[in-house]
Amino acid sequence: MPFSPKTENSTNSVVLDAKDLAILQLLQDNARITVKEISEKIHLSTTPVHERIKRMEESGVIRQYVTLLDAEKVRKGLTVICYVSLKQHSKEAGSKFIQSILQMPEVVECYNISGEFDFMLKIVAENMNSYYDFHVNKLGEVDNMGNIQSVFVMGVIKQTHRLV
Amino acid sequence: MPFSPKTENSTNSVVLDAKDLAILQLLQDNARITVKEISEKIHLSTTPVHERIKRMEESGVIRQYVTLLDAEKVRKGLTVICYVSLKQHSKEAGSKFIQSILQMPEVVECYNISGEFDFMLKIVAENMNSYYDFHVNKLGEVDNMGNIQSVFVMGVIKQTHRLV
DNA sequence: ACTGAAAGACACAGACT
DNA sequence: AGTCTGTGTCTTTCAGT
Repeated sequence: MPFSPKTENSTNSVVLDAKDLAILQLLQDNARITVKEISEKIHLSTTPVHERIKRMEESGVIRQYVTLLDAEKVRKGLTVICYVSLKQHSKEAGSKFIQSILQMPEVVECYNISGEFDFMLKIVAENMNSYYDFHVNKLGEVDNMGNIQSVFVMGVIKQTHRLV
Repeated sequence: MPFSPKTENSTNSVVLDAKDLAILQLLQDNARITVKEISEKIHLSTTPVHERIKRMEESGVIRQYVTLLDAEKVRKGLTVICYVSLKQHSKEAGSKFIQSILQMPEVVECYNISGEFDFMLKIVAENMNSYYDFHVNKLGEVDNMGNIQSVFVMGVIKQTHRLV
């Protein structure tokens, strides 16, 4: 053996074999699939499947089992991508901005990005009126807020969570 | 909405009472929560909880139960937001572009957007080298491709799927 | 719509190869 | 690392309120 395959930093990489990947692929598409069903599909008994899932949960490869809702049907049919820049870029100013964002249920995603803006936000709202209200009265009122630019999502072409 | 695959002809609004919402809130955070556990938390027996979940699955309010993986740990640590515009904007040209995008596992999200670009894509890759390869050899080679602009995600501030 | 009970299916642990 | 087997728990259905 030229080198040991298990010398990686434990927090950033985990060794996954073909069976682990097969399990993950099934789980990604259906978090409620039974261990029994997985074991039949990958031709194993339930015990090793169960153990592998437990191991991947504990190592953090499996982050969370979530339920996705239909945005339209729960009255969140409008998605807006929002770019914001801050006036001040100190560590403290950034932290305060992040705290505000974390408390806003309309903001479903927020990334620190490269380029002329500091953050990219994904906002969900019921309609244009409620988004406008959010934009002006909540986002626009955040301390230290610089420029805000909105891009409206007109159609969803693809949306997946499959990473492997 | 020239490229938006509007397929649903069913009702866009579904009546949900407080108990339905309570169930959805628990399921959104944990798709593997048991019916028994939900029934205890909202002070109901298992039967009505089970029936309500079934009803919301059938009406499409509940879209999918998915498992989220740790991107770093499955070697997909780089996220890039990518804006593309097409040279031609005919229906056929748009459809061909969409078909290409749907077949690329690196593209995890794609939206038709307002503004100077036509689409926004979210790309996951192992590192900058593999992203560069994707950008040049796959995305750049798509038929009818106009401008491409990449914005790199430097940090994840917030990521949730809670719509209600 | 809900409760309670009951059958069948499943998760999970143990003994073993 | 895997199979098999058993026990306790859960899902799911049904009768009754």
